[in-house]
Amino acid sequence: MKNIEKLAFKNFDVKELNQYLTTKTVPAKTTLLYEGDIAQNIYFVQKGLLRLWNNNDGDDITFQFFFEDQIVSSFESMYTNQPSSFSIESIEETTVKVLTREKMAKLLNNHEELRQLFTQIICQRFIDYTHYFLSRIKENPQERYHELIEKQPQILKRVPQYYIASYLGITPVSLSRIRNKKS
Amino acid sequence: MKNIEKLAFKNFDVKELNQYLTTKTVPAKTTLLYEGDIAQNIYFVQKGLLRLWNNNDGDDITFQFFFEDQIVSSFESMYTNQPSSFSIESIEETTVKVLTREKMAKLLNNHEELRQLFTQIICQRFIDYTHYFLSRIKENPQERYHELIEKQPQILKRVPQYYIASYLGITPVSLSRIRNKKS
DNA sequence: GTCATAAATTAACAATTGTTAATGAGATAA
DNA sequence: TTATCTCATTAACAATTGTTAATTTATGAC
Repeated sequence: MKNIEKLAFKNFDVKELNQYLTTKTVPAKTTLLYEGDIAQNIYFVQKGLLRLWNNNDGDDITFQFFFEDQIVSSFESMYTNQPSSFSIESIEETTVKVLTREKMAKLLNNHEELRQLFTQIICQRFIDYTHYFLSRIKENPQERYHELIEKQPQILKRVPQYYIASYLGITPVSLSRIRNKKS
Repeated sequence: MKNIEKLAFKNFDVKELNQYLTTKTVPAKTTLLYEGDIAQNIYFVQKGLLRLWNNNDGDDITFQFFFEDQIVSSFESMYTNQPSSFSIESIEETTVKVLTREKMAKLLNNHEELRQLFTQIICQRFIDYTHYFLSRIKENPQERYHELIEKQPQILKRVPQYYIASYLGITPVSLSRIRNKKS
């Protein structure tokens, strides 16, 4: 996802882009998009940490964490104009640049290469999710935890354990058992 | 998915489309796309039944069944030119119309509305998968089985039970237990 | 530093599903 | 018809994870 954002800026006049962006800082545990709402913004994380999650009868299912330099939105909601299946929420105090739906529409109208980029981002998101879901189905919680340690150690450092448990699809109790199991 | 295909044909000269399509009939249990290969074709199911599946250490994970009038491909593989995470295989003897990558490229080049359609199909596929995965995570096998009976009874009629089990993410033994549980 | 709150750990127990293996039922070919 | 093969069912047992609740540890406010 990072590469795509770089691509976005590379082919693009930064000054023009900045005209379209506003900056917003929110404290921890602030919701930027509520599940069920139609996404109105795309966010570029400048500083802080967000998570994308779905409410399952009061239990969280966390799908993704977003750190500095990542692009965040419910792209499918943005694209289809349908209610989002996910909420977006800050974990730490977070500063984002905001691109509204309307301004994005303008940008896309004027720039064929951005239209392609937008499609590409959605496709990439699709592929990321497919891999996430496949991993969730194919590997057991212990394997997924160890994979997380290897591949995304920054998550372990900055994300509370109960969110990590919800990302792994298990309860905090179960995660604690895995962590303290000597193998 | 059906609606999208109708849309495809609606805005489109059927005779022109037919120039691009060839017809192919394969017996049951024939693989049209192998996991790991790069998708070269899009298939339009005329008659029969296909499934999209992923190999998990010898165990099948079935993601989707495709009946008459549905469009089948590994769109993400097609789009990204990367190896497919899924195989496509016939369950019954199946007749498909085939659109090759090259011919599709031609079509897309000449028709802006088809480019949009292609993007739309990929996005719709994305959204379908998201719902499938969410259901798989949020509901237990029994709930998913009863949902299948309600929403897609045609699957129960034409698909062997062990594929249904693999679609529900459980073993055939477990599915049999669910089926015969009096509740 | 102390207190209050939130998060993580641990233990006991329940529930669900997987595994293995034996049996039964249905389809197909000789 | 019989033999064979595949698929579905059933049972016994194992393994994993969830649930609840008590306890410990960590964090943040004052």
